[in-house]
Amino acid sequence: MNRGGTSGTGPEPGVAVTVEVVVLTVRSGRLHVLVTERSDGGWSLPGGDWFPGESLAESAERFSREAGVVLDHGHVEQLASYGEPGRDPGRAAVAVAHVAFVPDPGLGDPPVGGPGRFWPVRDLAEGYGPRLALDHDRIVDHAVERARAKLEYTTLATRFAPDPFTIADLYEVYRAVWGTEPGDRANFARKVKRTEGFVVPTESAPTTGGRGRPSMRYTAGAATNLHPPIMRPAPTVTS
Amino acid sequence: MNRGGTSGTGPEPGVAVTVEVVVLTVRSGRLHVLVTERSDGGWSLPGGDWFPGESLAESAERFSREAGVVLDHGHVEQLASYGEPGRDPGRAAVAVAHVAFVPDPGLGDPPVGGPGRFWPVRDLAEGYGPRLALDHDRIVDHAVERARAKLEYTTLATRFAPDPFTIADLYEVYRAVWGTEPGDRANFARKVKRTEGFVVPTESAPTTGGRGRPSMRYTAGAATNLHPPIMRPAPTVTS
DNA sequence: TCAATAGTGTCTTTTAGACATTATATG
DNA sequence: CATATAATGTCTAAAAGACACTATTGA
Repeated sequence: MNRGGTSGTGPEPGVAVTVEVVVLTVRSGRLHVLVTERSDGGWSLPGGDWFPGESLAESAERFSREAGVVLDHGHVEQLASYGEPGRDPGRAAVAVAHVAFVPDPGLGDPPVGGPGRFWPVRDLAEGYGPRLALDHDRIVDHAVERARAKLEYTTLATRFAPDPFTIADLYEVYRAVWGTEPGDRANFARKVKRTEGFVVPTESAPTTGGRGRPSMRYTAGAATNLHPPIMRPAPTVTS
Repeated sequence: MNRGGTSGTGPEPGVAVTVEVVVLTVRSGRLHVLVTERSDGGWSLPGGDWFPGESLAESAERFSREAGVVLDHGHVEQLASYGEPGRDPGRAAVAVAHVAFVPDPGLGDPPVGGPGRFWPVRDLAEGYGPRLALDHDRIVDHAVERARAKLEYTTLATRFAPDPFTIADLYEVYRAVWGTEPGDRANFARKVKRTEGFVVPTESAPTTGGRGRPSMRYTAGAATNLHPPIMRPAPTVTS
């Protein structure tokens, strides 16, 4: 076995390490993913060659920032690495993919202030939108599934929501990410408020913009995990 | 942004990609991890430089096999990649770590038929055992946490168990991996048997070796996810 | 006033948890 | 027989889910 280091046969020549990031947000009730246009006109996830001086997470944040989205108010975690032979024609490349949850930065519908664009995940999957490079479609699929699972047993849904948010905002996040109704709204609200540390009420008056009774505003609590989880409706059987 | 490929500035020189694998098993009611002795006398996780001709998972299986454990009857999944600057002195190296669940291959207490040894995870953590190279202690920590979480919402506990197994065997797996009692044995058995596709009874007569009523034997069912999950006792608060 | 949204109350069903009881083996 | 282990039954408490009701705004 060759453990490398400064001795041994040394590292394989020509192995590249890239970092990609799947930046997800909820806009207009639909899950969106950040895609960016490359210099050659193609589209891809934000990403590129890793610089060994930075950590992998820092690299993901850098590429997201270059595309126009700062991850300061969001959440970044590593997703998976991809090294199938032939996944990048012309070189041996391992892609370390990340996934990030951010609140909608706004700024109109397409633009985000950089070369990146938020695109509805469903449209991309159905072919309405740019075709992504390499295996980036598959990476997006994995990221979405990760997000769906994370919303079940963590409080990370708050990372998609605006800073003071309403229970209805949270409900919309779950609905957009899961692609299905997270059950009865009343029961949902009760579950959220019963889970200690999930949300904390703000002092600010329950302002309102539209119709109906004004809603209370909350901010994210200190809890990171949900005990018990908020499970999405079972996919028919246990499968 | 540099997406690399055959054009552009090309990959950074001197970037190494290694693959590591945390092979876990349950032996004598305790969670064990496979460690292997290197040529220089140090100990580490099975792993080494990645060969671009193979997939990352294949590489993990190869390194496990070289250490003495074939993963055919187990489960392998990717854990995470590690690229902190300075994690490998002398070179920039990204480690793609994997975690595997295997039934106890037996063959006595230490040996497994190769340079590898199964070591109790708790002993390693408390300093009773070899010191592992680089950041491998942290990788083991992450792998154990992954295993604990996976047992909650997947059927992968069966991958730790012998081929026909008893409900008591499964209970022991949960107890060893979680490091705590998974609740009442009777309720545990009911939960396992109610979850469709988790376990299927075997035709074979319920043979017995020791005292007491002989137990029924089961094999792994087709289900991969548990709906609802089998949750471990909450860590005090929701935190 | 009505319509729309937010929030609360309550009832039923399901599940989890504690614990007793029965079944079947060995010594 | 006593004892050990497996398996089942039962009761209670907690949670989930369905759904009615009240509260508060804008039109």
